[in-house]
Amino acid sequence: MRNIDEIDRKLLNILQDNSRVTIRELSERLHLSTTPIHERIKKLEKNGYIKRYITLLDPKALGKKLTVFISVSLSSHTKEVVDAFEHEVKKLPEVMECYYVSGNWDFLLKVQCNDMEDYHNFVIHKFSVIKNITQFYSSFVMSESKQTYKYEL
Amino acid sequence: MRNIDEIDRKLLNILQDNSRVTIRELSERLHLSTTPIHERIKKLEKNGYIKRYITLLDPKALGKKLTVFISVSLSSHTKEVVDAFEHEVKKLPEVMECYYVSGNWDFLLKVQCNDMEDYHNFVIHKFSVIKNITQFYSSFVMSESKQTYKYEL
DNA sequence: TGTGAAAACCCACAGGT
DNA sequence: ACCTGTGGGTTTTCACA
Repeated sequence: MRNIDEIDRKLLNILQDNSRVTIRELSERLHLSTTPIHERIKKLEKNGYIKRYITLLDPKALGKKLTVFISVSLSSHTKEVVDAFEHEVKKLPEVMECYYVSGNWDFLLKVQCNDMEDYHNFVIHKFSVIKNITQFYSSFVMSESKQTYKYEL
Repeated sequence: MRNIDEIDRKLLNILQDNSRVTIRELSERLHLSTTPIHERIKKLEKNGYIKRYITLLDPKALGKKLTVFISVSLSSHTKEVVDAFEHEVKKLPEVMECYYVSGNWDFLLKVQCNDMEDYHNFVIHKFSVIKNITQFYSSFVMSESKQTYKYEL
C-alpha cells in the first residue's frame, strides 16, 4: 500500500471511476505536466496496483435479468475434490464469481442468467451434474442495493 | 439484446477485456475503418449497453486482504425498514456490494477489509449498530476461484 | 521527479459512395 | 452503413533542470 503518495492516490481514484480519462485531463486536475502522469500510471501498472482496464456492460440490456447466489456443500474437502469443483465451475460462463468460504457452506457462487427458465436449465444440465456436490441452496437477487468495484483511497 | 449484430458483439467482447483499446486497433481487428467503429461505440453507449469504463485495482496490493460475505436478517420487511438499511449500508465504504435476496436471509453483503482486526472494528462500530438487524452471519473468503465481470456474447 | 517541446500516433468529423 | 482524408488533439519520448 505504501510506495504510493498522495498524487498516486488521487490518480487511482480518478482512474477507478473512468479508465478512459485522458492523461492531459489528469495532468490538469493534478497540476502536473503529462510526462509524470504517464510515468506514474506505467509504474502503477508495473507494480501491480492497476490490474486492468475494463468496460462494464448493463446485464439487463443484454437480457440477463436474473442473478442468483448459490451456496454449495461438497462431500469432502481434500485438495483433489476442491480443485475439481473449481475447475468445473470455471468452465461455466453463467458463473461470474466463485469463492471458497468458511462456515456452513463450502462455496459461494454468483450466477448470471437470462431468466428463471435459463437458470433451471443451468442447474439441471450444467451445475448439479458436477461431482461431489452434496447440497446446494439458491438465493435469488430481488434488488441490487449497492455495487461498486472502487476502493476509496 | 437484439439490435446488436455480430460486429457489435465482437466489439463488446473486446471492450469488456480492455477498455483502453484504441479505435484504430478495433478497426484493424474487425476489418473496418475507424469511422463505423467510433459510431457503433457511441451508439452502444447511448443505447445503454455500455455502462462505464473502469480501472480495476488489486485489493491485495492496497492491503485489503480480507473479503467477507455477510448474510443479514431484518426485523421487518416494510419499505421503510428495507430502505433505511440500504441507505445506511451504502454509506459504508467497506461494503462493496449489497443485494436484497430471497430465502433464509434478507440481504447479502460483500465486504472488503484490510484484515480481521479491521473487520472486527467494522462490525462493532459501523455495521452492527444499524437498526433493525436481528441476526447476521459472516462467511470469510478463503480463496477466490473465479471472478469475472465479462458477459460472453 | 519534474518541465517543455517535438515526433508519432490517434480521434472525430466532413464529404462522398 | 461504410470509406478516405484531414485538422486538431493526445501520447510518448527526449533533452534538460
